[in-house]
Amino acid sequence: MAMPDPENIFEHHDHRQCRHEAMRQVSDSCARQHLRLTPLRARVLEILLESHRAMGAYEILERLREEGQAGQPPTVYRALEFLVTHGFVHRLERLNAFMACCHVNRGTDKRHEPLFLICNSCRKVAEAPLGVLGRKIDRQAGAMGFVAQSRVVEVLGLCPACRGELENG
Amino acid sequence: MAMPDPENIFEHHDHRQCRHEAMRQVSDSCARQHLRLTPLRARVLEILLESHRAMGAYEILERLREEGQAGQPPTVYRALEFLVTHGFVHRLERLNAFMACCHVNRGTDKRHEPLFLICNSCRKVAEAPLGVLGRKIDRQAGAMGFVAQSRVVEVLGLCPACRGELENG
DNA sequence: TTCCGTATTGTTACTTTATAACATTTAATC
DNA sequence: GATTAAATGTTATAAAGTAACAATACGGAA
Ligand SMILES: [Zn+2]
Ligand SMILES: [Zn+2]
Ligand SMILES: [Zn+2]
Ligand SMILES: [Zn+2]
Repeated sequence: MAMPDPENIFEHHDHRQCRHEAMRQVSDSCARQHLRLTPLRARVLEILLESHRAMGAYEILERLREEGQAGQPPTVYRALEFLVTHGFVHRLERLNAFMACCHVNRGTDKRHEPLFLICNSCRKVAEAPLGVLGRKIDRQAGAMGFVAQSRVVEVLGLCPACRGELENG
Repeated sequence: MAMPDPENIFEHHDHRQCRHEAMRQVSDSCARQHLRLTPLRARVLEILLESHRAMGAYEILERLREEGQAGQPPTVYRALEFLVTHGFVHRLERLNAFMACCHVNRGTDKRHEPLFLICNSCRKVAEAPLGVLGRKIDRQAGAMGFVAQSRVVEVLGLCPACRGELENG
């Protein structure tokens, strides 16, 4: 029996703890960097942290409105811009949607570019370190005389649970 | 002096020939597969082949209208859907835009998933084979129990020409 | 504390990208 | 030529994102 990978959200984990730890790390990181995690920004992050799924900006907006908070699109987009800029939230290009960062070093690391695993069936999204792949991609680009500045790597497929459901009927 | 890479559109090449060859290959491929490359579909592909840049659907629509062709968004989106489905055109997720396929085996290959190099300065887009990187990405996904079905790999940066301009003023 | 400048949020209006639904035309098959 | 499916035309609308400016809250200097 392998140790659970703390970064693999497809494995069983205490998600309450997972969320709580994420908020704490982001909060600490903001304090260290003198960034203002305002109530609005914090609330948007909390909404994203409720699940390991990507949410559209308008979906988040809807949630804020239900809670009575004022809500026009720019409100949400600005909060998301802050969170994405500082690496606390990632944007998924393929989905035009956003997800909270799941990296164990979120906050200490500078903004990172992971590999995203997007389940076509349940819409869960996991984040894996790009690691050496990032450098290999840059090298491939460099072979054509291209200087890489940023990368988008998103894989669509089936998460373990959904794959299991298909196999077992 | 290295031989020019036939797939590297950042290098000097006879683009008239490049375009012509692409149309011929796509046309042949459609004939072999009993696909209908209608005048509209062919025209959309030609427009995309005029440059190695990505174009938005509405930009293409504008071009069609200038030529007197009827034009509403679904017209263009349907032509693009056909071209993308059969691998003659690629969609760039990061740009919400489309570009003609530049792969030398376009038409013979089944739909492929390349690595895209997007110049932040001049907006040119090159297509490189993902090659072994695709398998490495799948393996990284597999390590988390995920079954990869499709991949998005886009690199943003500076093409050789734009990098040169920056360096030389 | 009060004042001031800046960062954040509120608000209105709008742009860009994409699709649903149904009518009409075109083309392949019999 | 009639039948049927594929492709295109057309109208309307959804979904995603942003520009511009007003109002407010906040952090530091006086
Ligand atoms: Zn969790
Ligand atoms: Zn992350
Ligand atoms: Zn060319
Ligand atoms: Zn360039």
